[in-house]
Amino acid sequence: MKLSTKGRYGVQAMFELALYYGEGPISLKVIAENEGLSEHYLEQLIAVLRKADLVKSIRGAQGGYMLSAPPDKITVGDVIRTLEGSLAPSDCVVEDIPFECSRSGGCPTKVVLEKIRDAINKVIDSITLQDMVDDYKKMIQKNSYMYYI
Amino acid sequence: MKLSTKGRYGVQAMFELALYYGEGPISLKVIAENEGLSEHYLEQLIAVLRKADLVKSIRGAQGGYMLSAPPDKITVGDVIRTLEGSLAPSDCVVEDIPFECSRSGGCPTKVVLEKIRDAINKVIDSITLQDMVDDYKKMIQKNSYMYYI
DNA sequence: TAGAAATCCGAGCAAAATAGTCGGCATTAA
DNA sequence: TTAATGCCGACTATTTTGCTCGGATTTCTA
Repeated sequence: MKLSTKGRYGVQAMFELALYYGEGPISLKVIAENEGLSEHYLEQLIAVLRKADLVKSIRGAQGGYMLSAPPDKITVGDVIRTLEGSLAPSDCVVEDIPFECSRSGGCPTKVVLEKIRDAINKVIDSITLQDMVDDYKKMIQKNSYMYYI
Repeated sequence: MKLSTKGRYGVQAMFELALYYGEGPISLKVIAENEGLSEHYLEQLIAVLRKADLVKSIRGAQGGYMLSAPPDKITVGDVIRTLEGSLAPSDCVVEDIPFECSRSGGCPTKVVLEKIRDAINKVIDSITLQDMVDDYKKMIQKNSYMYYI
């Protein structure tokens, strides 16, 4: 039940964009360096986010990426689902288009899986990028006496 | 973020054992048939559950498996974690022994991952096999007018 | 106008995980 | 004694993951 790196790196990258929201485009190079990720790999992920209209790009020198909406309008769920698809723990409980197993109607395991799915969705849909930025800034202040990477 | 079949089949098998708890050993063949699973594959999974002392086995003809504790003492979390390991969505937030990434202290993504982890754990640790059995029996009654597989 | 800095695009690929299958031995009830 | 059943280890095909690589295109800036 691990999130793949797609989802995790995607959230990390979107957090960076949220941090610099309103300050013009940020290049992939900067994002990758700040978060310690492969630039080439991030490229693939951000292409998906761009097609889903979560980020905008500006080509050419001094170009880069920016959020296409304010950080408080984009949730972690938007990002993760765009990159990983539904977070349903099984195909039989994917929202709207569940793959029907033979005993779909009366399967007690399905009930369990639905509860897991709903719990995950509730969490990721309730956290916005702005929440992450706020948390981060609060933490930096709190720990300003120590050396932070 | 899918549960592998290990976890799902494991829960299905344990549900079967819960359904027949107190009625002597149930053979893998029966479990596999009832749930529509491969008997050989289930064998591997139940071996893990046996080593974790969640089920007991009786060898030889008329042998089989049974829960080693009453269904209300075994949670879905016990079963899934035994078969899949921690349900933390990333290695950096595995309970007790997280794999430390470079920015572990101040990583805002980690906070998100911890919340997902906790939400999942809360759900699976709150559902016992007895709960599944109760749900199932209630549902059968409710739908007794229709033909159920 | 040249060149550097970016994004964009598609192909390829090694390693790991997944989801099993298969064959045979050991045990025990009938 | 035989059939039913659990126990065990090896093997494997397929899919997913997590990238890398090369090059084309766009655009800012000097």
